[in-house]
Amino acid sequence: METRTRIVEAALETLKRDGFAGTSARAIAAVGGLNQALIFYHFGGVNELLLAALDETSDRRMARYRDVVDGVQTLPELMAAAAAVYREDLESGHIKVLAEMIAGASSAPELGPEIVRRVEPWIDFARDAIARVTDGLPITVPVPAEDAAFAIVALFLGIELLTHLEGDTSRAERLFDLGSGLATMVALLVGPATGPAKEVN
Amino acid sequence: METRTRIVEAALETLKRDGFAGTSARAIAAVGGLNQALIFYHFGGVNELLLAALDETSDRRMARYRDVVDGVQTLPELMAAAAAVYREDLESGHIKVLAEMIAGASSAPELGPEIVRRVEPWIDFARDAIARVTDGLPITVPVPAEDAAFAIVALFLGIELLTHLEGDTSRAERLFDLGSGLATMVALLVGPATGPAKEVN
DNA sequence: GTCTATACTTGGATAGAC
DNA sequence: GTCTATCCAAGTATAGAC
Repeated sequence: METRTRIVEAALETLKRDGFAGTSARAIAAVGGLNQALIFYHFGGVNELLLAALDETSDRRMARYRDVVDGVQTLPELMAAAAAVYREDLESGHIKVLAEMIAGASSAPELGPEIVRRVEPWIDFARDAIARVTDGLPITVPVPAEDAAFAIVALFLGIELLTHLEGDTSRAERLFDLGSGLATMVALLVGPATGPAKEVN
Repeated sequence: METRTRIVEAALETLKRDGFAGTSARAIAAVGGLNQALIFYHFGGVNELLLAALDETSDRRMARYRDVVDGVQTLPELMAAAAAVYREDLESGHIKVLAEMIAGASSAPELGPEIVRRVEPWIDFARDAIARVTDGLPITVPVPAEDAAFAIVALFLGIELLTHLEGDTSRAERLFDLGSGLATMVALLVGPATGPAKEVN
């Protein structure tokens, strides 16, 4: 395994375990069994490494989200897909890393714009997915996809913060079950023809 | 102004501006124009001070939320009230402080349980407010107040993270306008008699 | 209760040997 | 490209004068 990769993996691991405030060059090196000087040789500094790590997890998860979500055409399917991938995220720690980086940006303002650039694709992705399934509905949804997408990303970040704080995923799980149930309900009410309610009709 | 109070205010100010990672004893002292040693004399350590600061902002905001929300009986009123107080929060920075403390807890595990104890009252408060207005509706809402409350608190935290990151409150504003509109719609649809739709009926 | 001084630790960063 | 050694800045914490 290449050194650059090992450093990035160690950085991700440290961000997940110790948060932004606990992710020092020395801590990362210890986690990865690496020499601390390598971080500066390969990345120039800790913040640059953290951005590279964010890129890595973001790309990885985005590919996975596309796999799961791109085929989806109905609201209940989208909810089910979102719940499934988010469960993976809680384990993979991707959103934890994102949340820590966003919170940490306050102490290193130069990170702000860089992180913004890495968050926007996620809001765009959510917007497109939402637009796709709501376009399929026989009614006009009174929530612009753009706003719904912002809310969903915010909600995911907040759930991650609370779930990790409480060390308990049960509330998040219940929320996703609830969402799936609601989406199915909505689909049944407004447009059985395009939803999974096809069997019912 | 008493020293303890000045230290707490400086700690809040620093948390808002520089985040958890940037909130050192020295930084707090500089912000408050205080001697750094006073923090240890009065609070024993930085983390203890931060918890005291969280108590302070939490108590202050909780009193305000109670003022605004306790009289509310309908869903649209609750949405309007929530939007109004949350706008204050974005300015007062209360939720910013909370989000930073939660994110920072990963680097100081002993903070975790203490912060949990300070977050729970907010979920309970939201649950009670939601339960009150949904009990007034003529239909049974398919979302347990407990789950809705968890989602709302998570959403607030996430919106704060994104809003502060982007340095732009417009998306949050639009979301609250949207929420108010939706709540009014729901009230009109399911139960004009108990909502502000009284005039319409 | 407050300030100065200081001890000690941790973190970012680099020079230079290998 | 990697490791050792090291410098310097920043952080926590305390002792002791005032």
